[in-house]
Amino acid sequence: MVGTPAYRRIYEDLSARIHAGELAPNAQLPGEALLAEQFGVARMTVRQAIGQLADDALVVRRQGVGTFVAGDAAGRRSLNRLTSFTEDMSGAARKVETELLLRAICDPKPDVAAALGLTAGARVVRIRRLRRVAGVPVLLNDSHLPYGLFPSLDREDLIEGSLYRTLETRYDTRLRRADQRIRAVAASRELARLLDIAPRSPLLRSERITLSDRNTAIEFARSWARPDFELSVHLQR
Amino acid sequence: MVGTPAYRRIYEDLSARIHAGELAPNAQLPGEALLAEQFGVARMTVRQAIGQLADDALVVRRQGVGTFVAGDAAGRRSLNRLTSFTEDMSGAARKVETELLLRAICDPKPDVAAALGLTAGARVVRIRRLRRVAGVPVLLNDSHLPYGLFPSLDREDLIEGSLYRTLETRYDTRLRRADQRIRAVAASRELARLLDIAPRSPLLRSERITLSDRNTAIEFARSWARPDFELSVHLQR
DNA sequence: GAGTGGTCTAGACCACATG
DNA sequence: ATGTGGTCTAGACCACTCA
Repeated sequence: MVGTPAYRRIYEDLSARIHAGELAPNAQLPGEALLAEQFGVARMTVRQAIGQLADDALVVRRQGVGTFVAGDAAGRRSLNRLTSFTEDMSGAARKVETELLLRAICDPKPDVAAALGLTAGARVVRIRRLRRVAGVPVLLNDSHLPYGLFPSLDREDLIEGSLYRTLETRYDTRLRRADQRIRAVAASRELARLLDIAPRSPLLRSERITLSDRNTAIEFARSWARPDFELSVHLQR
Repeated sequence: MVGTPAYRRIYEDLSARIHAGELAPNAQLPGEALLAEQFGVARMTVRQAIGQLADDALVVRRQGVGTFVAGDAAGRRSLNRLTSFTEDMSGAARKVETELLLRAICDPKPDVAAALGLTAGARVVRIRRLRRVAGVPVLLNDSHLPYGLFPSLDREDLIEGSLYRTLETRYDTRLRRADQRIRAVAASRELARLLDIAPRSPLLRSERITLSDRNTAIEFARSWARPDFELSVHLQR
């Protein structure tokens, strides 16, 4: 044990082999007993790793038959995982760019303060970014973070444009989970201009509250995605 | 054991207690050791149940502290669970109605046939329904199912308007998982009329492929939701 | 019948938060 | 120091699929 649990290492290992193509779509994984032997752990530990791969829809389990790489697992990222936009887009050959539109300390609007559970008078760092993929603007992201938790975020550059990587690296803040609400809205003139589409075009709007390890709200983010941007969800049972 | 696994019964039990308000938001659950004793199972079995509640975002676990009912668990359903619209809306006091617009056997378009993995010439049962909540039309659903699997579905009425319940009850088909893709689109004239909104209003469009136990595609469904309809997702790690 | 995943046990030790 | 959840073991038996 080196800090990261065994099941996590196994998950990463298998996940990497799937994304690398070593385990091709529809290929059968080694049996759980064999994997347990190979990794030198108990079968329950292997099952914990494979269970997460199944949650991601990267593999499909069939009782009495085996576990198989999902048919569409090729370029796809894990579903229902809390990942940064940067991570989401990596693996694809497309180039991701981030344009920083705003970085400032603000007094939050009441809805933002409520979402973050801030006390009266607490301020937020607001970071507004436009994400481009292969030169096309696809997503406008407007994040609000408690200034008290990240007191120098307004003066630092983000690591490779990634807010989440910056939080983990510089503030030792491990992201744990997020609740996200999604709806369709019409593009305002400003959004239309930024995303290079016609005003009143349909957009996918998300509102996300991100929580840390310690279960404290770290970020409230609104984002708007171009109509050709798709969001995938995996549902079970 | 009576067919349903112990962890499932524990999951249902706790889930019901949360929805009934017996376990109020932010209340602490009994410790895992105590629950194991109460249910007469090993602690690992209790953990399996609680793990699913955490996936649902119905409870939050905090190491060293305890497990707590989510603050917003009140009227909310489990997130990321494959549930029917009918189930989603139950629990709320609002009345759900279903208007059957179309039920017919059709030759599927190529994209539908591909999504269902049908052989050439195979036909589908198409079921188009408008769902109303408290009298307001909120969702148009257009489902396609392999006619070969459900040969009498075009002649039978749905049980309480619920397709999923009908499949489970009359065809002994247990739904297992679904992959869903979501995007924003502009309302056509027909959709606008059905959903009682202005043409070109932004809509949330979902495309869902539902798979059974045996991992065969059971349904390809497109649905369009009014702009005030929100979709919630829970992301982890 | 052989092999697979699904469920379950009765322990153990660790990491963490709190009093 | 105590109690919590997090990880892990080394088995066991069951349910299922397929040859």
